[in-house]
Amino acid sequence: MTPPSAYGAGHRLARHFFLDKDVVRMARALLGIYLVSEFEGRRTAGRIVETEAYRGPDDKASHAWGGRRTARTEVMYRIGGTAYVYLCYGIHHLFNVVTGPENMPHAVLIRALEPAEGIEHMLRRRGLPHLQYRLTAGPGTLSQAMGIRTEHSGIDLTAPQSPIWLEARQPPLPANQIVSSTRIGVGYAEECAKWPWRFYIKNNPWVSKK
DNA sequence: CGAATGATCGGCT
DNA sequence: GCCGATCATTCGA
Repeated sequence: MTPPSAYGAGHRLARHFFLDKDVVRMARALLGIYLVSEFEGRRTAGRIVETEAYRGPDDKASHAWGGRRTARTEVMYRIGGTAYVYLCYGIHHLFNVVTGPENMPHAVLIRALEPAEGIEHMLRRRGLPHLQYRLTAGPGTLSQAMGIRTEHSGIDLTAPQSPIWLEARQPPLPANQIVSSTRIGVGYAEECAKWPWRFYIKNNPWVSKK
């Protein structure tokens, strides 16, 4: 896994981090990781505190359920470390990290961040006057705060020039700091709706819902 | 080509 | 707690 030398700000997570075939384990591993963006010199960063796993072909809640391949979902079949961003309810740009080897359409939805850098840029993008949980607690709000849009779908998060990337600034979280629950907003997915594939950091106030 | 549908959010009752 | 916003995507005719 990630060697100790990879910890610290300024070190982009490399390809091998994203290749675990178990997307549920990846959703846990992404907790505590920092999501960073830089557009036109404006850097923003936040610590991932909430995620959800979407497991390709056998998960009815996944856009790749049944092995569906469409123009939109094609990037889900790329190698782990690719960004998958799609528009939800015509308004919200939801950011996912594609995980696993090529042709395995697994993705982890990033649902909430604890703001860390560039909070003034985040506030401006969100149209908020001061720091509050509404800034980045929720998948649509965090994408807006970070400047992430559907046009970024398909970018390689591990590329040296990518405007969006991930950093491990601290060791992995101990298991007793992670809480799991059912995923949000997937009631239509029948039996898959019961799978406890939402994960969040225990007692963290930036988590989107109770 | 038309119609239905969201992996949500924020304002209002 | 309820509900409307708003549009790319998908599927069926």
